Amino acid sequence: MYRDMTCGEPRRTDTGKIITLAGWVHRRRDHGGLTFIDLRDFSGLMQVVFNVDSAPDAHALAGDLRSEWVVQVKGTVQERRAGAENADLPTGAVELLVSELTVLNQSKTPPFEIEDDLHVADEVRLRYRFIDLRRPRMYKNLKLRHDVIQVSRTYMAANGFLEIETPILLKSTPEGARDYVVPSRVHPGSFYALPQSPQQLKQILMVSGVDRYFQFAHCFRDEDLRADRQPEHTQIDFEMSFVEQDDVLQVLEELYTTILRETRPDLEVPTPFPRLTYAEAIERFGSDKPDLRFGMEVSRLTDIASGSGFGVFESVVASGGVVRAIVAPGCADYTRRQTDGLVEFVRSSGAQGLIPIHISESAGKSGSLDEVTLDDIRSPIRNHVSLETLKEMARTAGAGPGDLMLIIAGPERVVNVAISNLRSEMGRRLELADPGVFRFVFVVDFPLFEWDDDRDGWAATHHVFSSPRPQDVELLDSDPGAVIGQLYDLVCNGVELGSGSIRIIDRAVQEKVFGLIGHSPEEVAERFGQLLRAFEYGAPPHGGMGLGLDRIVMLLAGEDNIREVIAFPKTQAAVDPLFDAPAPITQEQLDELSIRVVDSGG
RNA sequence: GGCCCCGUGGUGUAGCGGUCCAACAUGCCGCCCUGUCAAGGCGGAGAUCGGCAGUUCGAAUCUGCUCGGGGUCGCCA
Repeated sequence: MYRDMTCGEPRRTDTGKIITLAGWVHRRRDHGGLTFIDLRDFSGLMQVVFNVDSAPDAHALAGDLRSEWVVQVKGTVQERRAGAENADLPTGAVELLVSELTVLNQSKTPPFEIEDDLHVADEVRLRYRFIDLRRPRMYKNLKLRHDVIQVSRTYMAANGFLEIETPILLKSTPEGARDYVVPSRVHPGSFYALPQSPQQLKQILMVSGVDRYFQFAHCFRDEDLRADRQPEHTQIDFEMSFVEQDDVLQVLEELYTTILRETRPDLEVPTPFPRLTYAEAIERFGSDKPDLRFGMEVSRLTDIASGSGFGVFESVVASGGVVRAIVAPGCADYTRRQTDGLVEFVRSSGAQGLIPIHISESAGKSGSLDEVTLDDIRSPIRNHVSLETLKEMARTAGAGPGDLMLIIAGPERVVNVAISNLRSEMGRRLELADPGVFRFVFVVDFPLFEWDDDRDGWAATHHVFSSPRPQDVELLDSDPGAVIGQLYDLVCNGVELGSGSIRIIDRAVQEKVFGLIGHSPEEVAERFGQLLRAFEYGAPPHGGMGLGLDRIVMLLAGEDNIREVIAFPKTQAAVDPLFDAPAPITQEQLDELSIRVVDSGG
């Protein structure tokens, strides 16, 4: 062993011990005859002292040390002089008086410093990820991720779930996301596809009688990246036999409360997790993943707007659009500059624009709208809409004197995206969401199908094996859009953590679903043949869930980007700057795979 | 594919038509220093301003294209 202790371990009780430590030179403070080194490893910092009087050789050598050199030091743990303790360090009561110094490895000057409060471009951090990860904050995130995995595994195993690995090299199921594909050498012209999730595999395992399966599954999707999306991510994936929706939700609630209790006991987690139907979530928050830590619910002004006299509103309503609003409490004094910023914000969310209505605080000392006059209102639509209509809008939205109404008009989907993003943004700006609370919510009763304009047909909201509610099976024939599925999402603080469903095991229902989505029997056989074949041999009722591990760790770590909790993530262009992946392969490799690369002409 | 923001010594920023062969902080190098812990003092090196093409008497600064990074809409069953 190169060491007797880690750098973060020595305490006052170790005083007098002769020990050897090893680590990285974090910082050097050279006072001439006396030199201090902060020695760092994963566990913390230890101050080591080189004194020219007590160890002249070591002291001389210490003068050569530079940041990030790897060294081994032997010496005596001693209490620091009175007044020289460092209360900021766990090891701050002691220091190591060095007798011997060994340089284990030298280091180039690092491209950036090892400190938590860092502002370095992501690309530089990723190119030098090995240095980036030396930052205590990054180590802490890696450790937290480890802890979440351990806690989850322990919980799942204790509850009868069997951890089973499934193939990474599998088959393309050309639906949903784009596949990452891998060419087969043995079968020229054929390709494996990396799984977007182990969906069919875990269902087959249920048919196999496994009863309960789980896995930390790597999932691959060749789609554009976001702050919360990487081309490969990890899911806590599970499936259970002989269960109904409530059984699955109960496991979820227990799993997440356990994770929270074990990893962040300081956080408040209201239980039981409330349930919100999809319809209610959209109506109240414009989103199926609302942050329930604050109110600011979205109201609907469509009816009032239709006869308001304001052309934009009227034409939007006439063309089937909606008008929705939120109220920013106490923001009536927002400047033009501030509201322009909000307009810009909603445009970046896809909306055409944003109509603010300021209701002066000085209006109506009673705090009601009754005494509000036109003079109290500031808005671009002030001169187009009657005072009564403006008041009616305010009343419906729940705005009063001192408040700022923010109104968005347009097609329902566009408005919902923009208004819910705006709600989140205002929540952030006004600091309405308590960061110490994790407010989980189950969003349930999703429609089974949604209309796909591109394909001009129905598409599965979740996936094709998700079951309708028993009472909605008849609607498959008469009104597919009204069919509610046994679909559920777990949402926390505005982040979608995962979704799942009870699966279809009834052959007739399954065929209707395929028919509605427009899959031909040939397509069905090609994509889902293996699962359907399995289902012919006795499939138990079952259901499950896929949960984003990266996202929950991100939330627990207090980060706002999953790259911070993934050891080696990719940039927005799906590049790994450390390995420079992806990269061309050699002609020999291409030949072996029977692949010819066509110059794209770029 | 669309939109927005960013790109200046190693790192992070300032400069936004001439006063900039570019400023500040930090890091780096050298010397001094026995109680520091973001050590301190003194001295020094280091960027032709992402790339290309334009506009202009003159471009880090304006325009176009392009490359890279970030955010987002679409997309992500």
